[in-house]
Amino acid sequence: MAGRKNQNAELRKPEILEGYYSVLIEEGLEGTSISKIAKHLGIHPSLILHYFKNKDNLRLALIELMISKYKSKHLIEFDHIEDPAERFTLLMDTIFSYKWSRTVDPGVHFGFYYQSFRNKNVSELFREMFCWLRDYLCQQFVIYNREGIIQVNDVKTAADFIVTLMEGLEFHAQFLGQDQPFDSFAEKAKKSALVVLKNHTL
Amino acid sequence: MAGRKNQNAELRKPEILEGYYSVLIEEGLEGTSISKIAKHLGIHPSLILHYFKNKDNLRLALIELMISKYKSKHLIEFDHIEDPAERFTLLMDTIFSYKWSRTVDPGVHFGFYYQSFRNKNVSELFREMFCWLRDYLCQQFVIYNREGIIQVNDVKTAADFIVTLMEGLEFHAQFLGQDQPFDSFAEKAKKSALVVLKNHTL
DNA sequence: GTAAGTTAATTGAATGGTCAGTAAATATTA
DNA sequence: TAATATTTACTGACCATTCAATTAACTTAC
Repeated sequence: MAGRKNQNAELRKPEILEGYYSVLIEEGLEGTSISKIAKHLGIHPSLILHYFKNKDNLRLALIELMISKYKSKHLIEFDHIEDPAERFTLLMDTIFSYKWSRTVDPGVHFGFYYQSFRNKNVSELFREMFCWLRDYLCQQFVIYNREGIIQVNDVKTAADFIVTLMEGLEFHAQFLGQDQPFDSFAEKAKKSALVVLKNHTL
Repeated sequence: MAGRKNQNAELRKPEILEGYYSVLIEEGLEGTSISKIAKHLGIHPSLILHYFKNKDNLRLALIELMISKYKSKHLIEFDHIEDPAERFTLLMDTIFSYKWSRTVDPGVHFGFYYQSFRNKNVSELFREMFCWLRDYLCQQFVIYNREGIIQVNDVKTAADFIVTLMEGLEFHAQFLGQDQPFDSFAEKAKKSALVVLKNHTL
């Protein structure tokens, strides 16, 4: 080993999570081990366990990091847009955009999705994330409803519908989106969503 | 070992796949090994490799079996319904039903979804399955359009939209459907889909 | 119709590899 | 000196896969 760094926890932990994320993208869930992450980072495997105690903690830490990125990356922009109509348009444009769908590497995203079926902690984190997004939309939809920008009877169901469609888009991109770019179909899905939101359908 | 069965490939292979499926449900993708499947079936691990050569073949065989179940289980019913309007209603009811969503154990379903990101063969099988469903819907939508049951401009996009929404429902059930039964939200999603299909939206 | 020959089903035992995790030793910093 | 960072060396478990041996069932010939 060239040089020993002797950093502290504050610096090492995120560095390890970054490495974990990279290896995850390259090797997938099953191909990722503590040894491989260590090799990727040029450190000893035991050091990872020193900081995260076990693999499950490591995984949860990464998921928490991903979710915080997911939360912060896009939505902050919306708060300082005064005009509700303008904010609504941007919100919908964002949610149905390619950039939004790639906030986290889709392979990694799906991998953790899958693990949520067997790992209660993972499942809870994802549930919180989706509820957070749903509730944000809810709260916004109340405003848009009041302003006459949309017409929905049940804001919670409407928000659920948008999230559902948004997640379905990931599937579409993976399996049915071969012959057209993501944005092309996403735009049509968005238009359909708008029809539903403006029709007292939900 | 109690009794040796001495069956032949015709009987053994599906038996092994059934065992594989069971272990997969109980233990998940990462917890499933050839040894465990063998133990579950009361046979020797080598026998599994004798029939399927390696683990990847085993996996592909199971996926193919699942897909054929998926294809055959529901859609056959539709063909002998003469009245298009009646067939359309039943088709939509089926696609947005709990029963349909549970054709395959959702944990296993998601697991293979995930693997499609890294395994070209898996990805191709899933793509074929979704395209098959999409194309079936396409072909039906042409008829319904002609009969005035729906009003869509682009049947392919409309079919894509329905599949997208259908897949999104799986997510919803997993993460946002805690406080209501599947059918409750699925019904609302279906109503929204109907609005889109009857509005020249797509 | 029974013995020999052939094939397929099944097991046994072993291989090399990787895995997560532990406990203790060494190095660095403050 | 005390605390933290990092490495070393090791464990036991499990993994997919291989190869050779064994057993049962079927085929053919006499």
